Amino acid sequence: MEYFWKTDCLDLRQTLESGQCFRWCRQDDGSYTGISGKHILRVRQAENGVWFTVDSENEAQFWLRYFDNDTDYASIIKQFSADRILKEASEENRGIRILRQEPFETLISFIISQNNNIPRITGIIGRLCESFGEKLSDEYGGMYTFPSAEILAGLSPEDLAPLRAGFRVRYILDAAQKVHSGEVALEEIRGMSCDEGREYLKKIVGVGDKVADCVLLFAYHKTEAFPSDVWIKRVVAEYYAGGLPECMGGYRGIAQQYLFEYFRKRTPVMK
DNA sequence: GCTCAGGCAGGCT
DNA sequence: AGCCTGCCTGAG
Repeated sequence: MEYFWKTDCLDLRQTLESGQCFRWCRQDDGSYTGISGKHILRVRQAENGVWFTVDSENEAQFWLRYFDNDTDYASIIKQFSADRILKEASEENRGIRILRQEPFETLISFIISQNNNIPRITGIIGRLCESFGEKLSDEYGGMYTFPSAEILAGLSPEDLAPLRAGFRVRYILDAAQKVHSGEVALEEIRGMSCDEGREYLKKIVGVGDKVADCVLLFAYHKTEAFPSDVWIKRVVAEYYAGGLPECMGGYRGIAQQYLFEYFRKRTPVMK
């Protein structure tokens, strides 16, 4: 069935190609296909919203939550207009949303992202899913689930060698083992503050401030998390050396996404 | 050959 | 607490 979601703050390209998710594929007709958990979606952009191709009303509800239907982006963007640069960055990228992704997938994905570039990250994650995930469908060239912590925890570095993830392999295995054993209980993070969650995630080898903040923001929707990567560090050093503007409030993470896109777009050497 | 990619660990002061 | 340096891998 087709389900129409009316929203003026979702641009699929801006959101799905922003580097917060790695499992969406742009089709020739401009639609996107993707998977989260065992849910598969085809979605296409319309003038004032998006069309979901789903099996049931329940599936539509799942995806509404994934795309963060409950957050009022228009009013956040209005709030951001008190800062000149942030105003321009958020208006230009007003179609970006912070997705609510599955925590384990997000954790492993951002461990893989370190000292790496987006095409390679996408490739490694794709091979990980095709090798160790569950094949759900042959549609769209085959859709595979993200492998569970249990499956990954039972693997050796040699098993993961074909991924070509390099030095990150031992981090992936450490994360899978700690999640599987319960030493890191991902669901408990929902009830934690940002600082608590960050320290908790850093028990995993290969997780530092940046990766932890990405997981807090992109999986748990903790919008106070402010992933500080090399790009944002430059932006902060140049424009916000005296501190982040007041108007960011508890939405620093959303501001970060707008600023990241804004400045990345303006930097010539980027693929 | 070289550098760089949305960092981090480990060792040093 | 803050500074180095090396790191798998592949593209430019």
